[in-house]
Amino acid sequence: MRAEDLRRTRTNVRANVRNVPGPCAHWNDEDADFIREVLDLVGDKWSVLIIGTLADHPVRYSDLADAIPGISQRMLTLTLKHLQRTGLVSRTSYPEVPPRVEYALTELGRSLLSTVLALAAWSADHHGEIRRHQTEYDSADET
Amino acid sequence: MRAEDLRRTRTNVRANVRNVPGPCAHWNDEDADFIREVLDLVGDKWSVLIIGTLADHPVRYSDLADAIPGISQRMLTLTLKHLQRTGLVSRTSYPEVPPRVEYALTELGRSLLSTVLALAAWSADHHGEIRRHQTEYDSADET
DNA sequence: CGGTATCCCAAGCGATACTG
DNA sequence: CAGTATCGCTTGGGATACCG
Repeated sequence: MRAEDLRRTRTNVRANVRNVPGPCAHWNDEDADFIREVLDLVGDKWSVLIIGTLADHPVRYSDLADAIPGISQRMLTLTLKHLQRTGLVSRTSYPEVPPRVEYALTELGRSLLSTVLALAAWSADHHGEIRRHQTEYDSADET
Repeated sequence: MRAEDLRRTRTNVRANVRNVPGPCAHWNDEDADFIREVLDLVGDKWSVLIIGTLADHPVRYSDLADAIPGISQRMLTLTLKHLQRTGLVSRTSYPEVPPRVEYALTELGRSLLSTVLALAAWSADHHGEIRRHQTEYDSADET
């Protein structure tokens, strides 16, 4: 795959948010751009799972595949490349037979992990409340 | 729109992550489910922008549309409904002419906002570093 | 073992037109 | 003003087969 392809995905989406008023109280439009980039990276189907799996120690490709059931080879490779390009994950290949490749969180990746853990904590904390609201909302219009 | 439709989207995706070993060091599979639900909700194109815009005070529908340039009516309505169903946003309609509808963050929504702000801060802090990694990565294979 | 390449369906989302 | 309905493009991502 070309680097060009990797650049196209997830990046040029924000083009249409540029050069506009900027109404949010907590961040300006440029900040909004940044956070959207991070959300695009981390908000996808597999990134967080991979980051979580790499949290404590390097993991090799096939072990990642086993550790994250349901992921396809395609998405594992693709997501790893995105994370690598962003500098969150490092790739080390050992010239052995059979070949061995290990992925690990970089310092940057670890710093993001702590933020993600905060989100995970929020999720766990308020999961029950969210469920309540959902069922309430759903039952409202079926009556 | 039926509640059924709202339930289908973003929810049943996690079906294939169920009942599996659970390899992550920082959360079990159930937690992973929760965080994926939150990421599905917040990781989309407009949710964070809306939450940020509602941060300080209630905003009416048309003002939201103006404040978030580029958003379509369809996505504004749809995203608001999702946020409302989750209990992050409240909707109040005033029976006047012309009609007025105000959206506001709930207590739950405010609690999420602080977590999101942490992510925004991380994004702003490490944006430069991320850019560096990206250009480095991209220039690597064009040589 | 650690990937790539291709095919294809479904979800996400914008544009446009219409309504109470 | 505050939505809803429909259409059609574009992206995400699974399945499968193949390669160094």
